[in-house]
Amino acid sequence: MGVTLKDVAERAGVSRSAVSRTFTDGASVSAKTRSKVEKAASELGYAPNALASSLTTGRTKMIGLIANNFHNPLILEVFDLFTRGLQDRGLRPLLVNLSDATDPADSVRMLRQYSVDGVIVASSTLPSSFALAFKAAGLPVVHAFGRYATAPDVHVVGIDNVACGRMAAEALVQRGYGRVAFLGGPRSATSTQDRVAGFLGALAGCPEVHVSASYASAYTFDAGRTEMQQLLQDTPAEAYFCGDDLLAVGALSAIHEAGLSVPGDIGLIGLNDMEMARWQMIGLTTIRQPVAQIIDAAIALVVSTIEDPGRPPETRLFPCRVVERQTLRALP
Amino acid sequence: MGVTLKDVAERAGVSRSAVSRTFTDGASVSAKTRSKVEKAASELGYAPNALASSLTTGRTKMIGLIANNFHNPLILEVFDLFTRGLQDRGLRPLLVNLSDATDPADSVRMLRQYSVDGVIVASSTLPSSFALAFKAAGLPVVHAFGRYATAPDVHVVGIDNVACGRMAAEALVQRGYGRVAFLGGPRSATSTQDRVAGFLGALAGCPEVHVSASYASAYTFDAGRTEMQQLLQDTPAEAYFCGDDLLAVGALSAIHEAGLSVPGDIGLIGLNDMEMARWQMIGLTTIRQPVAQIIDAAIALVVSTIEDPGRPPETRLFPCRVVERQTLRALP
DNA sequence: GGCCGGCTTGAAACCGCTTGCAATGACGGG
DNA sequence: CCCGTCATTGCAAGCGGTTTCAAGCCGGCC
Repeated sequence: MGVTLKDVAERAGVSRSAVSRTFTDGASVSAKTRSKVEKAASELGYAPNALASSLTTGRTKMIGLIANNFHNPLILEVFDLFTRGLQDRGLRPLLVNLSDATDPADSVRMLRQYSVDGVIVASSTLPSSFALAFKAAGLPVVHAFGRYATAPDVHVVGIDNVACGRMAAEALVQRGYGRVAFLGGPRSATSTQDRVAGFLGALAGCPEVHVSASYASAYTFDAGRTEMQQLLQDTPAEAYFCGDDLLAVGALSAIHEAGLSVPGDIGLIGLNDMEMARWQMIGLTTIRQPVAQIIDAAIALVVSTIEDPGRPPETRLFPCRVVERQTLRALP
Repeated sequence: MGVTLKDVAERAGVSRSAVSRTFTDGASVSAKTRSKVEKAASELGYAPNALASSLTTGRTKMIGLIANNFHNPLILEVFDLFTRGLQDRGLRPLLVNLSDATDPADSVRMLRQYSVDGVIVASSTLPSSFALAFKAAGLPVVHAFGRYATAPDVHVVGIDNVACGRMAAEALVQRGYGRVAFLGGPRSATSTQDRVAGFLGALAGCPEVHVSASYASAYTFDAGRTEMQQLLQDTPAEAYFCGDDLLAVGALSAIHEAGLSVPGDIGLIGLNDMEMARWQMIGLTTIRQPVAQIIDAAIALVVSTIEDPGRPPETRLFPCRVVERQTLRALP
């Protein structure tokens, strides 16, 4: 069940080198040998062993794809785009799930053992130290959805979370909300930190707006719901900027359950524009991340870093925009 | 940037074989050499090249994971469980996205080139010919969420879709619905065919119940919504069994938009119990697939088939159950 | 006709690791 | 004290490819 180079060579009556050459482009083979080899190969159903060739070429064409929250619907889009994008370039994704807090060092070792050509970390909650560990191991790495840095240590592709916070603040102010709040994910996530910073920063110039902040324990529906239930015990704000659509939907649920209406009693704006946000019974006003662009850039960046390992770390940020639906009151 | 067996051997002052043996368990090495080798290895930061060893052992410990609908939230659960399950057994998933109808032969070739040890096809919409192609290529393969067969050609793990159709029918009859209908996914999917067969079959014995069927163009929110909008033009049934939760949510949306209520005017029961089904603003009554069990069994099956390639094809089905929420009227 | 240069080709070394085999050495029993 | 046994070890031959190198071949030119 394994037809090899040698088999093809024998059947075609040529040397193994000849066969190898007809399958590596840019190598010098005469049309005649090539056709002999191709005939033999197709008769035998030969396909070169990619792993064996990786031994000498040093390229496996495999890219490690690392994610840690498999429960956020956004990751669906991410996986779809990543796998397709990689496949289009003849690369294969080796998937790593960091859900259960495994030791980062383990995954680094594992990916080195499998000699992936590069690594893409797709997470807005992992610290940058994580991507750095790959870089330290000599692997080209891109942190997608990572934190912006003026002097980055590794490639970062994503959005400007501070600007998103500002954008949310503006959206709320423009609609005349006077008491607003941030409802974020875990404080430890850089995305949370940046979003709240942008949000508060933008509102620092509006003394007439009252602002507060609280944090859910995770980027999940339940956490968002629980947190909003808490908030409803007290005097809630007029509108909330939720650090993630899942949180927003959880909050929405809590508000409905409390017999209040959105946006009548409370306004809500999320972040991500996950697929479900447009479902009519949700109709979440949110800030859209340009996922496709981010992923495309991440792949492009990892590929060019594989080709030129010396390439200095780079940050690529893509603009977000507010998607207006039905959880904020209309603009005046 | 690649420390090899040889480097470790030299530093430890032993032969390459000795080093190799200390890293393969079950090999005979004295405690003394072992410790020398381990010391040298850790000093050098050595990790054996899994791909190189696969050349001689014939095992890569990589499993191909094939999916074709990256937009159904259920796949999130599937990916999470699969990656974790594989990681727990020291295996790695090589992900293949079949979204864009690529030639099956291509993926077979690709997975053979990468010498995966086995393949898991996770899809309820792919024809079984697909899994068969892998088998024909000599690869151990399990079709998860595939169609039940008494004399299967490949391993199948999943649910009894016919029984699910029956279960849905019973749920509707028990609640006294007199005009019911099936709202399925694409006719070409075996899962659709089986579900409708079970549904209609169960109702064949109830002449007092009026039953009909229609099919959405895909397993998506939009398709479900569009199909329900069509149905609402005419006289809709009292309750629908939707072949997938996504369809059900789309239908739910269409019904709301038409100013009707669920379950007041129309009842809805879905299938899958995707994560969003329990969101309060959806509250979908549905039939739950035991995804975790299915995936666990799929992994177990592929692993044992790798160990014993002669193992005859097997079918493992797991029972589903109705999850009662708020889209069907209460039991009398 | 002879010579030069370029395109093809095969032999052989190597990529990093495993493993069969034979040699070595330690150890216990007779 | 000698010998057989057995665990340990190193050598060397692969695993399935790629690639360097030198040799072979061809046509074209003088």
